[in-house]
Amino acid sequence: MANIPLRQIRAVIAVCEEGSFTRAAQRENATQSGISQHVAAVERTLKVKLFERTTGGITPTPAGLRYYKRCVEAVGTLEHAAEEARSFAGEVTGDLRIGLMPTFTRAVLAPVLDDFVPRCPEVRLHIVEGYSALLTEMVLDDLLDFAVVPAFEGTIGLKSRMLVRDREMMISGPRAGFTPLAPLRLAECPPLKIVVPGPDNIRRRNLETYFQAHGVEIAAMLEMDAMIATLEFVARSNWVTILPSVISVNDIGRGELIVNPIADPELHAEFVVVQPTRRTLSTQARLFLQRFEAEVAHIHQVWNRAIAPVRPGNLRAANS
Amino acid sequence: MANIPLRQIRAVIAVCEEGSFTRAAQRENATQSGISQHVAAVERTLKVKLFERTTGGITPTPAGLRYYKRCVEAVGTLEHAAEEARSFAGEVTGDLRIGLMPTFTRAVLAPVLDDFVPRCPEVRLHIVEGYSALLTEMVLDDLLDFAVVPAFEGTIGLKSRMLVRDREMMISGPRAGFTPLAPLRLAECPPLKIVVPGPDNIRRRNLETYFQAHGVEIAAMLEMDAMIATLEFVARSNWVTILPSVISVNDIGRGELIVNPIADPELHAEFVVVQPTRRTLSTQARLFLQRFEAEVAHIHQVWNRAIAPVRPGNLRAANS
DNA sequence: TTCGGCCATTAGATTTTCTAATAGCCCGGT
DNA sequence: ACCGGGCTATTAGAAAATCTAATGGCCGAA
Repeated sequence: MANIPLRQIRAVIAVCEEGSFTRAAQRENATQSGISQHVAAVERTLKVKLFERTTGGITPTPAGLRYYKRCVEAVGTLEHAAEEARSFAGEVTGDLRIGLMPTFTRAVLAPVLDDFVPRCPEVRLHIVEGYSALLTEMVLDDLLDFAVVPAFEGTIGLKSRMLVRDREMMISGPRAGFTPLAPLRLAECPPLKIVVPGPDNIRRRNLETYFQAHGVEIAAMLEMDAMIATLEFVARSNWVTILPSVISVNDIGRGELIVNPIADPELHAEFVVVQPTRRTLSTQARLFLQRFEAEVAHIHQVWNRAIAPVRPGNLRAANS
Repeated sequence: MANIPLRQIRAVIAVCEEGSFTRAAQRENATQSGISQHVAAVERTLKVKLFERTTGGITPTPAGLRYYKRCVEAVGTLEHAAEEARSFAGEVTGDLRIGLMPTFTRAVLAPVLDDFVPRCPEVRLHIVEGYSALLTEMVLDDLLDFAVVPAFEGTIGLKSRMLVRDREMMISGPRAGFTPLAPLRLAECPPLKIVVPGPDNIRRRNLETYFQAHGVEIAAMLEMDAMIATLEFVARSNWVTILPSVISVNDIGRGELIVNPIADPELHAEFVVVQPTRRTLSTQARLFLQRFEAEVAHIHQVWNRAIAPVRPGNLRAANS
């Protein structure tokens, strides 16, 4: 039975994920020749070729890919073992580096922290606000333990799981003329002047798909990846924007911004937790996400109470 | 994130399973002080106490037990990773050390080998025939990859899974006077002179429980843990014995031994695969067991065809 | 009180791991 | 055709880690 040191296994994982011995060496704070020797040792022990060497780097063989996946699983189990041992020993300590989009920092984060911080006083929180592309890159570079970003098709080196499915709302100011809280059928609205996220934002693609598929007329479009500025601008103009419900729960019933659920059909945004493949979520991360999901569920309940039920035939453009 | 070498993890597993640094050292071909240092290093890295030290050895803490279980899981995954990599690379090689009771070597093993050996020519088979206590001990001592033994309540250091559930048959010679293949209600038989296994055999306990619970009269009892001798003796006397159906499939329709299914109620024996906790079954082991289960199922089909169906009211002691 | 059996610690030998240096190969650009 | 860049493979030697031998301390049994 092969007895391969974890150091060698980590080298194999790094090579698989980086696609090159040289880049794996950089990531592992080792030298290219050290990594080469580790991988060669594993291949010698297993008597299996894990990588095809090419001039541009390496390509994992089918056996190599299978080995990589099992190794990642095992390393994850060991990290989980360490976290559990600490948790079982009665303490949750360490760093927690979280990436959140403005979607969540505006109305979800504060109540979550109100609860989390007293429960885990030994945890050192580091929260980065940013957009999904930046946050995803930081997770890949191991600068964040995890981030919550719009669901996407995944990438090697990252794993993700569904966290939030949220209803999209239209946000506007008084000058746009909409009735607060009334569900809106966008296709029946007059041509919209709308602020949307930049082209790198996955939600942008989803919004454009929805507009196209449901005959939503757009009079003008403005790209803005600045949440505060977007809301300020919308409040004082006849432009509108579309944002997830969790961001705008605090605007219900307050005059400056008008919030309308999008209906017939509804539009949803899905968000996932992404983390490096080679990591397992720490105890503190799992506790935080547990509380996060609970807060989102609470916000959904608030919205469900606030929105008037819509019956068939009763729906109309709210400002006709 | 803790980066604990596998060598240290193996030390923790060994200590947990042996209950002592000294015995763990013997098992790992190391010194007691080496093991002590490995465990201390893990505890230092995790900042968690895994073992309480006593003068009689060690006791795992709750955290230690959790850590142990996760580590065993991870090591199993790594072993599985190695096996899968080899399998994926197109070869199944290595040793396969199997423990089987006479229950299985007599009629199950040969057809299984007929199929397995040509399929896995690079596998070096080592088959040990023995009784369950010996085989279980050999598995614990890592002298066998696995054994198939009667189901029992388990022991630390071993894991097991159900493999075979088999109907028990009464075996006798012509002088006992039973009608071949007729289902028997033992309570209605004249007092039996019966050969049973020794007291360490789990099947012995099950048989005695059955006799007691169903009013089976025993005229005389003889202990014998020698399969060939038991069958020879039964064939030439009016004594009977009780054996699983898989052992006696080749006696159907052959004059020397008479086989009767036990009925109303039926009596079954259950057998499990046992293996060391710290091991995962190799690819060749899983292939072998796959074929083994298929052969047992085939034997059950042969028996189902051979036994006349019994309707209510039709059952009687076969030699009345 | 003595002895045996256990774990903890230290010192030094041995082994493993790592880096530096270099070679070889392939590919793209000039 | 030549050269430079980028990659992996290999070797040699330095550095670090691991291991054992020896010894001490503790506890319980005789």
